[in-house]
Amino acid sequence: MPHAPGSKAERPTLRDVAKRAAVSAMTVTRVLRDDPRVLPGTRERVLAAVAELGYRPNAMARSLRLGHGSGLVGLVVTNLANPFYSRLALGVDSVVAPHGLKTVIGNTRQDLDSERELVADLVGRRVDGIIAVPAGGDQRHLAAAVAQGVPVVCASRPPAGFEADHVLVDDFGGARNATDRLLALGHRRIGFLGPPAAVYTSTERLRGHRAALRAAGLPDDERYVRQGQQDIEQAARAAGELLALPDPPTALFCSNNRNTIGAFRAVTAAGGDTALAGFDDFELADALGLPLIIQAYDSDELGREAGRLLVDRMRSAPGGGAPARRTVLPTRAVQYGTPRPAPEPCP
Amino acid sequence: MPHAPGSKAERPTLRDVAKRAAVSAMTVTRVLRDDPRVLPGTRERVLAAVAELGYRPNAMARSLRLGHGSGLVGLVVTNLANPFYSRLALGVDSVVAPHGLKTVIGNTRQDLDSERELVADLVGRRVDGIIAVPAGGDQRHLAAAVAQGVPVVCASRPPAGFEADHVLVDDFGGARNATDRLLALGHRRIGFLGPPAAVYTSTERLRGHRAALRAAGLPDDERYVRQGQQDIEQAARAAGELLALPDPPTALFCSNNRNTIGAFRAVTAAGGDTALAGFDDFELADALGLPLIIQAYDSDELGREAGRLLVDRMRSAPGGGAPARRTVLPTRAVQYGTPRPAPEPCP
DNA sequence: CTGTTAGCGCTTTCAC
DNA sequence: GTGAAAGCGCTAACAG
Repeated sequence: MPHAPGSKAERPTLRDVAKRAAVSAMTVTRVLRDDPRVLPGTRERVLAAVAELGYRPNAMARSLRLGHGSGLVGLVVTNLANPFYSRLALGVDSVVAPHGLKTVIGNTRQDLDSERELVADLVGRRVDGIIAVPAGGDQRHLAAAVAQGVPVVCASRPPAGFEADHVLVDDFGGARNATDRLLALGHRRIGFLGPPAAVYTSTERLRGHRAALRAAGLPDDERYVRQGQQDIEQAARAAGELLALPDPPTALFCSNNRNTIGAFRAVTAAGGDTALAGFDDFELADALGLPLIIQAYDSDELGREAGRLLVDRMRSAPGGGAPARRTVLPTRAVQYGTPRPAPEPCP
Repeated sequence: MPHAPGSKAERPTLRDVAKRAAVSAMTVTRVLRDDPRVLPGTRERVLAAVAELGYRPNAMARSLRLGHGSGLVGLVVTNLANPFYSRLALGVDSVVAPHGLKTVIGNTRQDLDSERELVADLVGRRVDGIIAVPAGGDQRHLAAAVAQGVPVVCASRPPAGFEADHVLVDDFGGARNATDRLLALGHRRIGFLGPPAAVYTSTERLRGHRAALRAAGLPDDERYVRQGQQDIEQAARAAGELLALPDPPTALFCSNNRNTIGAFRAVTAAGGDTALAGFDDFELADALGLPLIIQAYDSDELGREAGRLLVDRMRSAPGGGAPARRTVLPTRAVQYGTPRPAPEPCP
């Protein structure tokens, strides 16, 4: 069915359908909403008109009239290129889609201004809820969204300065466990690599790491801690620096997969036998030909749980009734390859 | 529904702001749209009221009144968990976001029904455009969207049965080049692994592979072709089958990264020295300790270009003026490790 | 400079 | 069983 060029390219409206079926707009609505009290004959005619015109109800107009949201869920993440976040997105979508909700992605590139703008835009679009991985400590824009009545769920990092449902990973416990495993292998000088301290997960994981060291009666040597690496190159450089210390660590604990991969590169390049442990599993981690202790967790599930919390919240009192809920996902340790013990077992 | 006294959960509207600032609704609009002809004093009052109420204009109502779309771009992909698609999504978003457009993701899980439903939903939401990686040969739902006046851009696969802008990768050329490289190493029995034949890219790449074989005067042995593998496990199994043939291939060409990784697993497990070539680059491809020829291309750029085509199209005649455009992205060959020549150079 | 009127596409309410 | 009127929140087009 070709369109006559130059004719009105306007999309058909309810009225167009009504006119074509020789009924009123109301009747068309009724047919579309499966109202039982329409004569079969009328229904037929209406459906025929709908098909002929290729009519699609305007969801915006409908939402406006009905007074509810747009049927959208805003997803605010820092970097969709990281498989971690795309998994999260997928998890969210898999839960909210069955409820007729679509997911709008917002990539903030770790930029707080972008995040603010994005959240304001989402609120303006009347999203039914927001799932966010807050980039920084300043979350007033999220607090504002909550104040405006938009349900917010924080994923991977907790809300700061306001109440909201959130899903976290057991960052502290997982990190402590990873470092404990290195300690059990006899390592006594263990380096730490991670993204900037402003990133909640990194700080928590560093806390866990330090707790393990302290429990083992080891000093907390600042020289072995490198925070701030956002990508693989930076991580490799930082790891290289640690390995070049006069008294280099015999093992490294990396608080996210970017840093683990960077450390892997540095260790490989140095040709040494530094042991590696990391947080976040990643594809091909088992194929690197280097032993690796990984604290893994299900990032899909992180998204799904965030989606569940959001849907629950949307359904309950819009006035923000129930108290905020928190879910903490466990991690599990995975050992790839044969563990590397410390080079010289302490006497 | 009892109305809670004092705590009206309703979001403030333009009128609320107007009332509070003691002006008319129109004036508030003008202030918000930066109309120069409002008295500074009035503007102040209005802005104050806006701030006090935390007012956010309702984008849906605005779009409805203005008669234009929702400011959304629909992105239809088969599997966001594949880094390829998340990169694509990121590329799209990076281009459309600066135009004030948000990206709505639609994950179809390779299901044609989901795709149909999704596209219909997006059209109903009055998205300003759709970027799709069509799952199958039946694309009538996309054709319908185009007929309704929604600009559609196909990414990675061409439109079938209708006209639309699209961005492709040089599947044929890249595949032929990869197989040529294996041939140059002396390989004469080369296996092919890929996703189902219904996937356009796979079929094109198989064509390229066969063209290279034919040009080298080699037979096109069906036993060496395995199509249908969607994930790494299936690919590993298929690769294992090829390697177990009485006269096994000495090299494998894999038409996407899932199959390359699967083949890598199988070759490693078999302990043989089968040579590998693949389409699509992937993280850590260089760290597998196995030589690998990869036809790489920029999946971000694929998304960006799709975004550009879409934005261009949206700006030009809404009546579908200009003829459909096509962009083909080049691939480049990357060699990881030292090439593996064929075991016994033909005499 | 500011206000009034009308209506985007849809649906609720109340007639017929 | 069906229709007419009114209005969701916003803004173009005209007053004033």
